[in-house]
Amino acid sequence: MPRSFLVKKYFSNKKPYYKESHLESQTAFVPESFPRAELPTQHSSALTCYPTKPIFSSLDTLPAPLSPVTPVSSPFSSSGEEEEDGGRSSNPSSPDTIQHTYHCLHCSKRYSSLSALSHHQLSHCTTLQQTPSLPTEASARPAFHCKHCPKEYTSLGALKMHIRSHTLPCVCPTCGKAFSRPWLLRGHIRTHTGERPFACQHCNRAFADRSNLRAHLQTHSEVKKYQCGSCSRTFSRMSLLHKHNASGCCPAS
DNA sequence: CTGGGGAAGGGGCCC
DNA sequence: GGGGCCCCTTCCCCA
Repeated sequence: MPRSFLVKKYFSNKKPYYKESHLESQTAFVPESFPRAELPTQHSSALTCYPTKPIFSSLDTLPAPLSPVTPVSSPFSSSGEEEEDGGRSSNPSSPDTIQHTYHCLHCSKRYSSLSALSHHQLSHCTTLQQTPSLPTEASARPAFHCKHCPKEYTSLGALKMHIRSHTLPCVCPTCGKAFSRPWLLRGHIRTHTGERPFACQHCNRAFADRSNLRAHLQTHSEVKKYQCGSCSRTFSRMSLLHKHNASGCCPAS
């Protein structure tokens, strides 16, 4: 079953590309084999971006980054577009190679900065993907199609946001893992720093993620949030309820 | 096998 | 319109 109810349902027959196992299968995810980024060539325009502002105060406590990262010109806000495997997952551009030119995959134009290329490539996406399905019939709303998957959106903003899940422009400076949004990267970096800002008031546990704290709080509750419709048993997580149902407690449901 | 923790994903909302 | 944050959800792993 695909993670979540989102885009990847179209690929339910295979592992989602962003799965960590998939990422690790490509990179081993160990410092020695840390995926040095590729040159942004025509075959692999690994578009990556690094924080241009110190959003992670805890970065100062990072245990010796694997390599010093020179921030490139593209901030998080620069939602780029690239080839399918380009900057995806943990195969980002090497910070050591950022001085190279960036090629557009669609028209072979060259750009000296990542942000410029990202901006340019996005124009390809919006024009190429929107035009074929402009409303000509009953539909009064334009459809913005993602070129990477069958997903479509009714607004360009939504499409741009979605495209980030393909381009993964936010790269961890410590391990090189790529994420679609800055706050995802922020949460990931906590796995490096050990920062756990969300503390449980009932015990001494702390969590790096608020949602995980919320799930944990359920364990302190006698009556859990998720209840089986048949046996009235409650569970702290929906996934546990689903497991419970799948195990046969509620064959009718 | 079950429950819980950790990590990560996207949509929605607000500024 | 874009960015940040919140929320919900899922999957993997481990005890």
